[in-house]
Amino acid sequence: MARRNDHSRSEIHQMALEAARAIVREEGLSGLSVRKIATRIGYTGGTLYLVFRNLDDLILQLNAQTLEQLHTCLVSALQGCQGVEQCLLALARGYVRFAHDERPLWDALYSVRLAADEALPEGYQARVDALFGLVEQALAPLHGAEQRRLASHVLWGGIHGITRLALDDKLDLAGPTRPEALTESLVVNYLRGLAAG
Amino acid sequence: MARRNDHSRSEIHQMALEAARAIVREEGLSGLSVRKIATRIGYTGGTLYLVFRNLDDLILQLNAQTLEQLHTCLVSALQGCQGVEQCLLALARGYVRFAHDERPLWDALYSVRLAADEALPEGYQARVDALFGLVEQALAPLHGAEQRRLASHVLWGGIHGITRLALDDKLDLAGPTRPEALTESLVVNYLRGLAAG
DNA sequence: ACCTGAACACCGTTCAAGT
DNA sequence: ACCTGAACACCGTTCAAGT
Repeated sequence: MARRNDHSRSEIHQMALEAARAIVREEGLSGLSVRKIATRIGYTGGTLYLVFRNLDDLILQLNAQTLEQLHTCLVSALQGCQGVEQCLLALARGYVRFAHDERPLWDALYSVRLAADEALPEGYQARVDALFGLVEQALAPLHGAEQRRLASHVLWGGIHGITRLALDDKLDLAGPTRPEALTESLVVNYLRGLAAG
Repeated sequence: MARRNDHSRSEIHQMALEAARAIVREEGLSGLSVRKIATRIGYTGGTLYLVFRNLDDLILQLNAQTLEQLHTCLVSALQGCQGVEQCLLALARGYVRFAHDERPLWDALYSVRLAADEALPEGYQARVDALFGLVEQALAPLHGAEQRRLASHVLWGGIHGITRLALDDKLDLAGPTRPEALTESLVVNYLRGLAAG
């Protein structure tokens, strides 16, 4: 049996990503499988290989959508902020909140370790750059472009790492160290250090 | 066929972890499997379930060893350092170097997402605490114990996140932003910020 | 008592064959 | 042309049965 032609390639592509997103939200990335996605959209596993290179490719494209979603969240978190510190605190809070609210999707973001010869999907790096761009923009009043770039990487990496540790419960459970308090300490003191430098 | 009794339980335990470590080093965590470990130590998959709860448990115990290895590296990185900043820079460099040199083992460290009802293996949390302890010690000259604890989490999380981003090549490949430069910026400016607070 | 190995319920991926 | 579904080579995990 074959030849249904109910949907175009790009429709199947979109349906698959939607199904994958739902599965990851419900069962986590480890609950995701080609067969499950296929069943969910009324096709067979083989069909997905007409549209994606493999499962990792599919996950990376899901991640690209997640990065866009995160971008939207951060933009809205920036609404009405004034000054470098306030804007960076807003970004940090937005990041922590997103990681918390969309835990499985956020986990998936850092789960694909692609081989050296494999390239990222089209537009993926652009979405990463857009996120760093938000931080660089918030840092706009700072002196050099080089310093802004460096600082944006330090802050983004720092906020990410703190969130990871906090959500993994690797930190001491005893202490009242919510990730927001940690990222605030990072932002406030790092900026003060830069200013004092 | 059965009943070989060539090795005690604890010998099998140790041999399995050793084999797992070798496989992860050679093929990465995704190359690790119960069957591979078993073959490598001359037993059958089923035997491993007499010694470990499941594969995740085995990986967590491998991670506990890796944390100890990391602790040793960081202690030796601290040799001869003087002053808060110098010691923290030494720790950061040690961490980055370890992640780089033992990439697959370091990746494995953050790969197990254990369910809410599952507990960490015995002694695991103690090893995590020992690592934070190194940072807190380096921060000893700082005022309050509370502030030291907070700062140690911020710095550890920050250094981890920066390393993650850098080794994942998520950062702009164009820029000359080696992780060492980023962690140095973090440590120097965060400390200056604390001092200026 | 100790360990095996077959069995179960899954995987990702490929591709000849059916409509 | 489009999609299937069987096949391949793997998984983690369990447990009756063999020595």
